Amino acid sequence: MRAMTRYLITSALPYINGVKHLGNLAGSMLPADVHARFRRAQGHETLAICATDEHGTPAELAALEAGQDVATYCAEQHAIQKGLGDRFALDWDYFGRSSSPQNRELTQDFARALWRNGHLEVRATKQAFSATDRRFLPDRYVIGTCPHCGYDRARGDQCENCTRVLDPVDLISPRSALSGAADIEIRDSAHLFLKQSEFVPQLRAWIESHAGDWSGLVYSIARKWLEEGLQDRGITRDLEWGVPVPDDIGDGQLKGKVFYVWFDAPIEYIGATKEWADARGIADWRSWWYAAKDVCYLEFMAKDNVPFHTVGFPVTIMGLRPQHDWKLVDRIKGFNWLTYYGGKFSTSQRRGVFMAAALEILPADYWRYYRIANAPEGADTSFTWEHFAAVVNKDLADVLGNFANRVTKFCVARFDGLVPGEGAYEAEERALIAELDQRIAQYTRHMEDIELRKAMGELRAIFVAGNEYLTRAAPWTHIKTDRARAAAGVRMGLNLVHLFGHLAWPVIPASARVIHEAIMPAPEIIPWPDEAMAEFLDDLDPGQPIRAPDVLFAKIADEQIAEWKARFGGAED
RNA sequence: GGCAGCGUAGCUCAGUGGUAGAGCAGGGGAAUCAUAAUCCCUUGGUCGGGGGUUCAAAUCCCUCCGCUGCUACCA
Repeated sequence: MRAMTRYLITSALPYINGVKHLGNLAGSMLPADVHARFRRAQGHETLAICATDEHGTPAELAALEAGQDVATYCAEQHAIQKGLGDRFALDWDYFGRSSSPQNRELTQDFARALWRNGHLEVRATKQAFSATDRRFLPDRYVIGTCPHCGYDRARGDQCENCTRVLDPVDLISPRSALSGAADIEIRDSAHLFLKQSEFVPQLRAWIESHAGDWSGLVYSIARKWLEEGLQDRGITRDLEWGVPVPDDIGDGQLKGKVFYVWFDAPIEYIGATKEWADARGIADWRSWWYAAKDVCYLEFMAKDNVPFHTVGFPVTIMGLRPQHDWKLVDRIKGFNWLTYYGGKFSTSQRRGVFMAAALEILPADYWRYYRIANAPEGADTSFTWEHFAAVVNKDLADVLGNFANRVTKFCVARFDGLVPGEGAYEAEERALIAELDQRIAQYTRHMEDIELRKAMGELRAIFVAGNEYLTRAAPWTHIKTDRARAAAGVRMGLNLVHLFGHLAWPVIPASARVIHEAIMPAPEIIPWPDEAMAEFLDDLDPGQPIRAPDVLFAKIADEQIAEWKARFGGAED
């Protein structure tokens, strides 16, 4: 067998501070899972990695609010997010933690190597310190009066009123956003900077080499950062919770500081791979990342993460060369925002639908299909209950579910639930086979290209082709006069149900399994059909028993929509 | 302010130079196996406004308007 490409797939790390909403799911975790399942179904060796991003100020504050120490808080939240991922059938090979010992070691090693290569520099900075809160405050946690427009609740990084970029030092009467205390001191603090500016030429060459294979969104964001002049970035912070800066970097000036979350979080993609290997006793994890010429590495993320994955992390990797050959990303799939009735999903305001609540309402596959079929690929996309219900009812319940139902029930009623062997495929069947060969090739291409909306459009068209065929074949009519002809139609119908189970598996794995098992037991990974349809659709053995599954997708009623809108808030704005 | 994305049928969106498209919703019909589910036909748009280039513009250029986001210490 020829050496196949291996697929390394990462999704942007969900932050630790609470249950994620549908936007987080739609923008990275879910599409990554669908693609990983697709590649596995094709028989490719695939490694899907995700983790919780646990460091940074918001984690410390969330723990404080929860009355827990930050380690306990993170451990708890990690378990919650892992559980929700499992229930959404996000089948990562490993769901790690950026606070793991593996990531700590890698992050420190990477930093040491960057330091040795002269890409890091210690610089004196001024940081806001709140005596009352007894901690350094990130810029945005210092609020005060904007020196430009006089807005009295301007944040230290930017004034929301006049949109000017600020420095906490600029604020008039600064105070802590946490306690409101005005005892803010500006203290000197040495920090480590990554000299990104030195990497502009090679970064530009690398980014431009991907002009053809990154989406316009990702490419233009990456270019923008280059064009605006890449600045060196501080990669350490004055916090308790994080990866400590090793003593051998910076001559002891960085004692007690930790790395900035955006330095260690991407490294956790590698760290989680090591966690996976350690947990499973796998020896060669490095071959996925190091000198990995046979690996195609894909990253999934929403647009806010793009700069860190097209600039920050690549500079880190480049800075380790030539001594080390860690893998740079090959392909980045970026998504726009999912909005809730046109407004922002908001964790703090509890606006929108969150993963745990979504599962209380409906099974994961409903959400998975809807979110992939309406992925925010080209533009921000609005979630509405009305649209969700319309799509689920039509595509899943009517077009797919009802098809499986009508075929299997008719077989049970008229052919004793056994695949009928009489009759032969004729012109009608040959036309269907030709159409499906084409459509499946197209569907496969869209999945390979990660054009999710187009892929789902094609998948739906395949389901529709089944319904169209059945109408033309009309076994319920022929059964009265020509049993053999009816039998051929039912046999084709059952083969189509079997096919649909295969094609739908990456998107709606649980339902696809039920569909598949109506016809025959399903393997763990339901393989992508790679044979010609003439063979695949003539595969079932005559006489083989099938069964009619229960209703696959219950329809969403208007009363439910009303109830959910009331519960979650809806079109009030 | 700067930058980016978006603006196409009632809704959600394809379409990046060659006679405006899909799905849903709406209208008409067929069928009765099925979750009243399916299938066929069909109504519907001065492609955000204005100007320009071109034999030809939704598509390229200029300008204006609107929405959303980013702007490097939230992640």
